[in-house]
Amino acid sequence: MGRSPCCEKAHTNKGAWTKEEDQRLIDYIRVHGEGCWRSLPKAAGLHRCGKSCRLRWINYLRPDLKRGNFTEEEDELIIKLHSLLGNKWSLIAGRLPGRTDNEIKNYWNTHIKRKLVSRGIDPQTHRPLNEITTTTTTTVPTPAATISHLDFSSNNSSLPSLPVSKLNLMKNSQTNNTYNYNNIDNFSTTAITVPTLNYPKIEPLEDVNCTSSGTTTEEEPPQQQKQDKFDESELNLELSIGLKPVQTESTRVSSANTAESKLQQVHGGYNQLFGTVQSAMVAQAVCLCCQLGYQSSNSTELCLNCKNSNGLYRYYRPLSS
DNA sequence: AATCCGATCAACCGCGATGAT
DNA sequence: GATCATCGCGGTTGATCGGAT
Repeated sequence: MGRSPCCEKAHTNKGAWTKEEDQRLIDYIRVHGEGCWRSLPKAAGLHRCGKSCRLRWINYLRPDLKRGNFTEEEDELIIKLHSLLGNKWSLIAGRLPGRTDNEIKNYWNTHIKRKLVSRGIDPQTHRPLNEITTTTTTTVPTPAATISHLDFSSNNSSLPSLPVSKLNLMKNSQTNNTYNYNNIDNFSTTAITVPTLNYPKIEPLEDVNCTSSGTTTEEEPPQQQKQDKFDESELNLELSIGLKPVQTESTRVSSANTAESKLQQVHGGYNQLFGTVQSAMVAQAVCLCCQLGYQSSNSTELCLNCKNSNGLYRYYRPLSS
């Protein structure tokens, strides 16, 4: 027997959402926050299944969505992230604030694929189209710089030290060691600078394949392959993020076996080697909904609206040093 | 004006992961 | 440990639109 349906199909609307439905969903989430998608439709008076509500909110109604065309910088970032992560659209979206996985996926299939093909590049392997792909090897991206945590413990903040994986850190395209994050005080991007680190050579792991297809040329010397990946990884890496120093059982379990966790496994060693970079980057995660008055603030907890769907915090306030 | 066709993107579907019991 | 409910992800579908014929 197959899986039971996620909701009762008979009395649910399907297809395009009406303005009235949108407004009901927005109003409900403003008051109650995200979550409990199963029960939300009934509570909000919507004849939709919870999945449909979640999708509509995440992909279309969320207030922080960036509408409009993708910029050239976003294009290039998507291409680089895809070369590292493959079709992990939610992970890619996590690195493009205001963009959704669905949007990026559609954009990839309709624009970027063609763009790469016109450049003579295979969109799946990110290698020249005329290359012969015969063997499967392992490639490991290398971080340009590794930062494991932002430390909020100073300044008496009750928020924990956040792993960089929780931040929407964007590497500044102009410099090698500057990262940006969303600053709630002025809705701008705040830059932080980290020391440039030199890494020892990294050996490929037998069981970690971080490429989408894993195919490379037979002729290419292994050392050359590694060098190529070093070059690619000028793109930062929040991908290089380490785990929190004190890990809970649940986070240990939930992070297992994902593409990001594989990257973490690879780069966690670097974090241990170089420790944390704290003094230059002290910021506090803040709740935008509380700031805007959508939600009452009664604790240091961030409301669900102010976390990305992938759990990343969206907004930060720099703490005075 | 009618039809065709490709491009776009919102929405759906199935499935794996995860958490609760 | 088994089962069930729920969530989130990635692939796919289908409605819509604009340009070409």
